[in-house]
Amino acid sequence: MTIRSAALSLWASRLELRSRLSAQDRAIIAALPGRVERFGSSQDVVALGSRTTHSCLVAEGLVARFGQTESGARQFTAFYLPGDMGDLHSAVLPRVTAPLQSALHATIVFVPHADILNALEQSPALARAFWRDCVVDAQVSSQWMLNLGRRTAQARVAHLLCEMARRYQRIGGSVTGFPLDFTQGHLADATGLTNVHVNRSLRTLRESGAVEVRDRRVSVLDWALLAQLGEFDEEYLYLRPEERDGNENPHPIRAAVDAV
Amino acid sequence: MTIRSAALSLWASRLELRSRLSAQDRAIIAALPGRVERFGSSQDVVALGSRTTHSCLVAEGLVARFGQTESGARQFTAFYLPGDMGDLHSAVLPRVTAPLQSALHATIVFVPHADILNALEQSPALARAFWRDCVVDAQVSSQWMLNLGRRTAQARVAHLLCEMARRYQRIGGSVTGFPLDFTQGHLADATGLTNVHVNRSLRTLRESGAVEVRDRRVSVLDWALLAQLGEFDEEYLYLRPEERDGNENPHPIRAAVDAV
DNA sequence: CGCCAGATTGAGGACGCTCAATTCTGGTGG
DNA sequence: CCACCAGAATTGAGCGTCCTCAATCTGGCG
Repeated sequence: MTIRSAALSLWASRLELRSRLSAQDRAIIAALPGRVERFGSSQDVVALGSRTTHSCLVAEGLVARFGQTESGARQFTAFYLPGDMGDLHSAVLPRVTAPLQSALHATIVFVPHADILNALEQSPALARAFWRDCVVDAQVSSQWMLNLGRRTAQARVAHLLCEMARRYQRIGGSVTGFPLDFTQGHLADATGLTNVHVNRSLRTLRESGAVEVRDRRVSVLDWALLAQLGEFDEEYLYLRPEERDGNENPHPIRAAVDAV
Repeated sequence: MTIRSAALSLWASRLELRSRLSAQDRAIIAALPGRVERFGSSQDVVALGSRTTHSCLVAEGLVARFGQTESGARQFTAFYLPGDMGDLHSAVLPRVTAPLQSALHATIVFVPHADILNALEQSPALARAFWRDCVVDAQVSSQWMLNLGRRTAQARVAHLLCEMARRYQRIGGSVTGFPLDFTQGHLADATGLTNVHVNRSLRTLRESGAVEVRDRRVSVLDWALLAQLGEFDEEYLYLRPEERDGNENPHPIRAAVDAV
């Protein structure tokens, strides 16, 4: 199993959380070509201002999207784990408004837009699945905004850790322990805090017995407590496959009411 | 011209900023059915937890998407002006993760998902345009996150005002003066501040001679200054139609380099 | 005229920031 | 094996932005 096919397979499983794919759809995805590239610490994966011709699928490590103020302060706007297609949207809107950077290390599969566009022309179901994939990312963004604008430092950190826990769980991790391939500084840039204050928030969380972060790993000691401190409700992550067909089968009562 | 067709026309012109539409595509959009409904102050347009069967197109007024903490604090995550389809994405992902509410007043055209889905099945170009529309909203979200996480109160307010100015300009407003159909409290919930502090930030902005907000209207006195104070770079809004075909015509040099 | 929502202003407090020093860790070369 | 180093984590002290609470003012409306 090559790195490329492993990453594509992870991504396909992500798509299948929200869309039913035929065997042929899966075959199309598995056949997507891609150039593999490795990145070290804080390297540009997709630079600002460029116009891309490839979308980047994370195979290993962690990639972050970010924006920067004029004074240089950085704000992460999304994290991409293995199996996430960081800028699938660039296939339809190739101008780069927000750059992508590796955290500590990452392996990326660059998939040509031409092949992605070709895939969605072959299969309307895939086109739908791709769109949905972008929509889910947007809903995650909404939660991040709530986090940034209206939660205390401790809650922000706790919420982000909960999100990462669930997302790592999907790709084979455990909720009680998962890798955290970035520094407290990265955590700060994701939560709109400073590294110093993230450190203090983590200490508070540790002392409350909810979670422990050491050696690039997160150990969740009390999931219920952590989720409560972070006000975490995972609905927005759409990780429950049983609901993926809601669209094709609207709620009968609701539909009846609407028909009036 | 009915309210419905006026709103659909505004929306079509928004789509055409980023996608080339055929006469037939435009006809499909113009023919979309929709139930018109009026909303007063702070009313639910789309409630949390529901499963929608319609997407809502703003015809008049202002609609906001938001999230809430357990303590009840509210954070707006997007504003929708006339001509914006607030939850186009719900056509492919109908579960409501973040509710929509009118600000002071709004008129909405509810377009059935069935008709939207039918439209995109008839025209791949429309499918592409719809997807792009969602992607642009996501890029706006990125900027809001940067605003929330890393800018001072004054800059946050200035940035938001700049964004609103440009977006109103697109639909027939003037950059130097446009309506602001919401209170300082709404502005606070969009910038992650309190109404008190928004008031003070607005005062500072007024005293600096950049902008004045009175009687539900914004008067921009010095656009360059306001844009500078808000670190506003409008690239992310994708308001320049001349770039809409970038995807079909990738930059030749870049493409050549990539082919290696 | 009273009422109400919103805007405005004041005073005090707290959360998170800045600056800076120290410790810890893993990796590297002598 | 140890010294050394850079990056990261940790802790302390002081400060500032923004919040909280509260009062006053304004304009629209019944």
